[in-house]
Amino acid sequence: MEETDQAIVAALAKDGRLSYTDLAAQVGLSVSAVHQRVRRLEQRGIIAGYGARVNFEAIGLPLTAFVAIRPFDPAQPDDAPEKLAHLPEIESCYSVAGEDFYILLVRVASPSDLERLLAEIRTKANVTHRTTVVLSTPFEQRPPRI
Amino acid sequence: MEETDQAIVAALAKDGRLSYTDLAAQVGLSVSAVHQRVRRLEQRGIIAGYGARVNFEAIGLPLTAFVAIRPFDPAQPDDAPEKLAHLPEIESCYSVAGEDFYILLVRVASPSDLERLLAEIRTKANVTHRTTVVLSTPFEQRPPRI
DNA sequence: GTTGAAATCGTTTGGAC
DNA sequence: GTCCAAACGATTTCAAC
Repeated sequence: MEETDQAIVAALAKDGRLSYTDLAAQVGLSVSAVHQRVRRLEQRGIIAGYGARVNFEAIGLPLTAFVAIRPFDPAQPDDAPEKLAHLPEIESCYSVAGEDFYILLVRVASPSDLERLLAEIRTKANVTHRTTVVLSTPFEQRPPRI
Repeated sequence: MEETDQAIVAALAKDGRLSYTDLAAQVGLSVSAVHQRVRRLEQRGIIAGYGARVNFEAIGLPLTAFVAIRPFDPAQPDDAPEKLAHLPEIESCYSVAGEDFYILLVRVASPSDLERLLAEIRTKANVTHRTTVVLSTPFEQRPPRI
């Protein structure tokens, strides 16, 4: 990727609501030039979208956990992501190397909600799990240094 | 939090570049009313900011890993987050319950960059680590169901 | 691929309910 | 707290380089 595009992506990763006017000033281009470049970055999927960074405690989801899962029966097909995608509590799903097959990042309102969610994950995806509760988040989702 | 505010946060988590005009239509309010509410949500820290969702492979950071760390000497002060915050490869830092003290989510360009980063984490924070490489990401950073 | 200008549209403010 | 309306600023398009 080109240097100018890198600067654009970095700036929008840090502040997704930057106006094209401000963005143009930051990268030293005209407004229409940055606008065109951003559109291309979006079309090529380099910028996949935009989102508000929300305070999960404030919106009633104060409990975050990592859930490492592996198939109960390793002989069966490994389609956990499709089977779990409909659960909105699962924010992210990573396929990983190692003993576990997937690591899930989940957000729930309470320990009992976590308990219910884990039961659903177990039965829906036919897996065993090892869950690590997050106590606090010193920092999260920092923009990448490109 | 109120129902209308929940709808606003949910909409902006899904699409952080929604115009106030579209947002007002979605939640059934006037433009100035949603505008005022969004400003208050930002001031109260419920909306902490906005960011572009970037394709890390496309921007030259195709390797993601979880790094679980624990102090080499449990008697020493536990200030890993401050000591690691300056490393831009570390996207997120979670304090967790269990054997490990922190779980880090890191993004690097290559295995050798990961090797260098792990060495830095070890020496800077005086910790041992257990690293889990991400093979693929079925889904990530989905907006929360509020 | 970049520019500048023009038309359109959204944002933002202030006052009234 | 919500709404309307007016002034302002940004977005988007287009022709030209």
